[in-house]
Formats: sequence, structure tokens, C-alpha cells
Amino acid sequence: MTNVTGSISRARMSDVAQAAGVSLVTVSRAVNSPNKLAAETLAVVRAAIERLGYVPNLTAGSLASSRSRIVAAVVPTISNPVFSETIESLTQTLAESGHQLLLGQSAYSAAQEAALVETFLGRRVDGLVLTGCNQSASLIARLKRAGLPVVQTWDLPDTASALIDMAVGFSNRDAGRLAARHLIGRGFRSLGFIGAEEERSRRRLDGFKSEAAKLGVRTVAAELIRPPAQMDQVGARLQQLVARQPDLDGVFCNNDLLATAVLFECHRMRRPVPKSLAVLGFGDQSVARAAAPQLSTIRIRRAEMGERAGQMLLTRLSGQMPEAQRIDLGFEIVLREST
Amino acid sequence: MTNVTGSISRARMSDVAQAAGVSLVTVSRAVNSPNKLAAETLAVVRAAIERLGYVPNLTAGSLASSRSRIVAAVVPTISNPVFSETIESLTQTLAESGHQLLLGQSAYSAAQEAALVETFLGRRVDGLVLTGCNQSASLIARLKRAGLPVVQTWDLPDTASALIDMAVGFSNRDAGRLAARHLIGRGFRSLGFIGAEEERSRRRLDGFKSEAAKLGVRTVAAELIRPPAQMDQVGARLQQLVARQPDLDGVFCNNDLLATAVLFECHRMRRPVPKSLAVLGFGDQSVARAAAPQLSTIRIRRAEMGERAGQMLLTRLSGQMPEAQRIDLGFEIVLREST
DNA sequence: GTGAAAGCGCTAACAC
DNA sequence: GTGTTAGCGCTTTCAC
Repeated sequence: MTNVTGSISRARMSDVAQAAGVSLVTVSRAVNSPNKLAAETLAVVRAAIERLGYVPNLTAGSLASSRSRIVAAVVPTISNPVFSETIESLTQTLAESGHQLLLGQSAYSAAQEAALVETFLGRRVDGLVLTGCNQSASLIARLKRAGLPVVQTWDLPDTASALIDMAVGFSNRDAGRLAARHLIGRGFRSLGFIGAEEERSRRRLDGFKSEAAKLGVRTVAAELIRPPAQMDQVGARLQQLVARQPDLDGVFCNNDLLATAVLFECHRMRRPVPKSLAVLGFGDQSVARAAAPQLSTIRIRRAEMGERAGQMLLTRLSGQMPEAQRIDLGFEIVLREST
Repeated sequence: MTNVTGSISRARMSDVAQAAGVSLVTVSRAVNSPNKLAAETLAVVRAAIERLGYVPNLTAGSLASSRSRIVAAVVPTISNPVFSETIESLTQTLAESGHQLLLGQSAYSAAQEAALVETFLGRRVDGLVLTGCNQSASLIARLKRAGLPVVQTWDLPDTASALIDMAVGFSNRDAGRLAARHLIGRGFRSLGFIGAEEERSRRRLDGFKSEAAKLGVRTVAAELIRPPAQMDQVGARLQQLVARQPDLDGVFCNNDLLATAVLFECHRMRRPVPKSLAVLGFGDQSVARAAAPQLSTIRIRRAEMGERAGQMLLTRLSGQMPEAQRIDLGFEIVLREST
């Protein structure tokens, strides 16, 4: 029965060994490398395990073998569906080879990220997945020294020194550039931007502005929402944008949910999309196809990002080197109705 | 530098002890209970720790103390934002007392849930958070025997035997009943239901149907979408509903994102909401306020659920009993424009 | 194919 | 306040 201390006596490996009439190592092998045992022995041991309800203590195993079969990941927040999809596919990829995920949320704070990494190192995790490439120089140095496999995701390091170990992502700046080319190419000249106030969003804004300028469009108003950027804050921001730039005719939103909120606000303002105002999303989430009008957006490979990150880690954990240390997953415009 | 094996030599506690000229325990105390040490000693030890770049091995600590400071949670998927918010607040609550979260995703499969629980027990996690209350009898028995603190969330057990240890949630069936009362009370008589094909959604449908019948409304058509229920599948389902029940005038959607997709489809069908079709959401996610028309919905306390689950666990881990073993967080109708 | 010995790096209990 | 002793429950050699 449940008790307050939360612990009951459990069978240990030595108990199983005794019950089965074999040595400790044999039980260990029955659990970890059954093919190294004679079929009969294996059967006897398994019966004993079953009978005693033995559950191997993975903590003790980790200590002895110095492999934890745990991978840690740090994301700003999983409430943003954009990150949760990457985490989901990462979890699944890792699960296939018996690894589990320890999850940390940094709330977009570098200090919290560093603190999380520190305890993850203390837990001797087998690998680490980070979000973004804007880690501090000291954290980068720390991780390089630690020597464990690390994958940076959701962006690509600009310089060789920003690459800790491995990376899988895409250039956020180039994605912003593509957004500007797309909107301007379709005839919209007075542009706005709505996004979260965080690193990757800012990089996209950078690219968006610089490409717009290059194409002769200098009026780009931006509204940055402090994370978590919720949909119900978007209406007011769009109003701001229009107030600042009355001839606004195109908005780039930093995820499809924000873009959807803009769609609704346009509906309220009786401004037909895209005739009166074009809306470009980001991410190609499922809402983009469901929306009316359907959202044009920039597709990125969120699930693939998690999967590739997991594979790179697993490759390294098996002692090999992955084919590429830096994978650019790219992105593409999906033209629908809103632009 | 990074190496393929992923490990470099690291300082151990005994190295620090030697460097600081103290014993092992003193270093352990400097790390875990600094207030038990003389200020001078502490300073010396800390200097040594700093100098050697010592990172305590938490795995060894866990083994010795049999407390892992890890709590595991199983959710169907974190891609559903509805679960990720609970996980987020749980993570934060746990972090405040130095616990971390090991995350498992069951993909709505009972077998996967049981397998995850098994390895979590093997890791000797300090506590467990589960989604829903429909665990198999054998899993329930297993966990009761294991004797570790367990919190079931997102529903409330119907019977005493379905309660493993602690629970925080609400009655999904009653929430469905409330939805029916609300729609019928506002004059809608031909009802439909769109939700995911999973346990909690089904319970809401149960309640929805039975209350509707009680109030004299027998025509309730339901469309269940196999998880993950994506927004872009909703349009076709609404069409189905209308085909089956041409006079349909009210739809209850099992989360606000699905409801939003219905809103868009209504727009396409040129059926004004709520005049031609009423739409009731579930969850009160931020999209509900952003939508046009704004969504009426049933508010539940997702974040509070994670927080309370964390607190209950922490209370038990500190050796106390929580005030209540079973917390009903309830729910409420939020009347906006769509009904 | 199986076993014996020697740790993994820390904490708990008790002494001083 | 600080130190000594004795494990925590496994895996890893290496021997047979």
C-alpha cells in the first residue's frame, strides 16, 4: 500500500541471482545482453525476475557504466507549439533506442539555460539538445570542454566559434529575407512585422528589413510582443501598426497562430485579406490550411529537426561521427490565399 | 575538445577534498547543506570546487541517497497545447525545489504508458504524474505496490479503486453536460460534437449526449477524429455533420483550436456564427478571445492543474500528506459571441 | 557461457 | 563542526 515515505523494499539483482541459482553477472546479462546467455539459463533467470517482480535500478546501472540513457533538452517553453513538435519527434527518435528525455524550460533566459545545463551535466546526461545558437561564450566553452554530444537547433551558427558541436536548423535571417521578397514580389509595399521579442524572431526581422530595404521598401514597422506571445494580444498590435503606418498593406507574422489572430482582426476591421492587407505566416502549422482565407506561410521542418537532432546524438553515442555536423533544413514559401 | 566517446576526465569529490585539505563529507556538505559548515571551511571548499571545475555527480548522489530529484510525467502528446501548458507549470513548480522532469509520451496508447511507467520506476523517480484516470487495473495495482507518490491529472477517478494515490482534475463528463445545458439553454436544438477519439473527449461526449437527452434533445451527431486531431481535418468533419443532420444549429468542439477551425469553415460556408450555427469551444485557450466572433468556451485551469500536481508531489516528498488527495478544479462557461 | 573481484562517486549514520 | 566507516545496486574487467 501507499505510504508517506514513498518507498517499499524491492528486490535487488543479487536476490534474483540467488533465487535463480546463478551469479550476479548472469542476471545483469539476462537484462542487458540476453543473447550472450544460454537459452536455459536465460529462462531460469527470467522466471526469477518475474517471480520477484524485480525492476533493475537504472541509477545504479548508470553509475557503474557511466551511461545514463538520458538526453536533456532545453527549450524556451513548450507552450509554444512550435517547439513542442520538435520535442515530440525528438522524444520518439530517442525512445526507439531506449533513451529518455529530461526536459528543461529556460523561459527565454540565458541564465536559466546555463543553470539547467549545469544540472544536466551533473546528471551525466548522454547528450544535450539546445534551442538556438546564441549561447554565451562561457557556456559554449563549458560545453566544448565537457565533451558530450550537443546539438543546437532552430537556427544555424553564423561563425565557427558559435558551433558547439553539431547543429540542425535553418537560417532565420534568410527566412526573413524570403518573406520580404515574397510580399514585395506580390506587390505589397508598406510592410509590417509582428513577432515575439526573442532572438530568432529578431533575426527574421533583421533579414526582413534588410531585404526590404534592398528592394526599395524602407517603411517596415515592427511590433515585438514579450513572450509568451499570446494570440489575444495581437489585435492591439495590429492596430498599433496601422496607426504608425496608415498605408500598411502587408504583414509578416512570426508564427501561424499570430497570423491567424491578424486574420481575425482584419475581419473585425472589415479589411479583406489579401486585397486590403496581405498576411504572411511562419511555420506552416495546421491552422494555416484551416484558416479562411488560407494562410500563405513559410514552411519549416519542425518534426524533422527533432528527428535529425536525435539521430545525430544517437550516432555519436554509438561512437561514430555523423556525416554532417551542421545540417541546414531550409524552408520554403507556401503560397495560399492570404498574400 | 570534443571527442567521439563523449567523455573527458572530471574531478571527483575526493579530488576536491584533497585540494581543500578536508574530508569527503565536508565537500558533500558544502554542496548539499552549506549552512552546516563553518564559513571559513565553506570558503576553502568552494574555492577548490571552483578551481577544479568540479561538477557533483548527481547519479552517484541519487544512488546513495535513494532520492533522484526527478519526477516523471506521461502525457499522450505534448503537441497538443492543452497538455503542454500543464507540463509547463508542472516543470516550473518542480524546478523551484530542485526537481526536474523526465517526459514520456504515450501517443494515447495504454501499452506505451505502462512501458514508460516501468522504466520510470527503474530510474527510481521520486514521483509520477499521469494523464487521465483510465489506467489498467494491473498498472494501478503496480503503482500502488510501488508506493511512490503518483498524481493523476485531467480527469477525476469515478471509483475509489481508480484512484492510484492522488488526483487533480475535473469531471469531463460533467463538463460535457454543462456544454449541452448551455447550448440548449440558448435555444439551439440540433446538436453536433467534434472531438478527438480518446478517453477524455469520449467522456465529455457521454455527458453531452446524456444531458441533451434529458433536456429533450435526441439528435446529437458526433465526429471523432483520430489523434492527433489537426485543425485542417475539421472542415470535412463539419461537412459530415451537416450532411448527417441538415438542421444542425449548434456544435460543441473539444478544444478551442478545433472550434476555431469550425469558425473558419462556417465563414467559407457563409453561415454566420452564432445566427446560423453556434460554436462552443473547450479550454479557453488564447485563441478564444482572439477569434472573430469570439468563442464561447468552457474554461478549465490547465496551468493550475500542473502547479497543484507539482505541489502535491512535493508535499509528499517532504514526508507530509497533502490536505486533499483528490482535487476537483472544476470548470465554467465563458460566454462570448459564438453561442 | 559463466563467475569473482573491484569499483562507479556519492551519502548516511555515527563517532569525535 | 568535522571525519570515519560502510554501503547504495549495479557493470566491468578478466579469469576459467
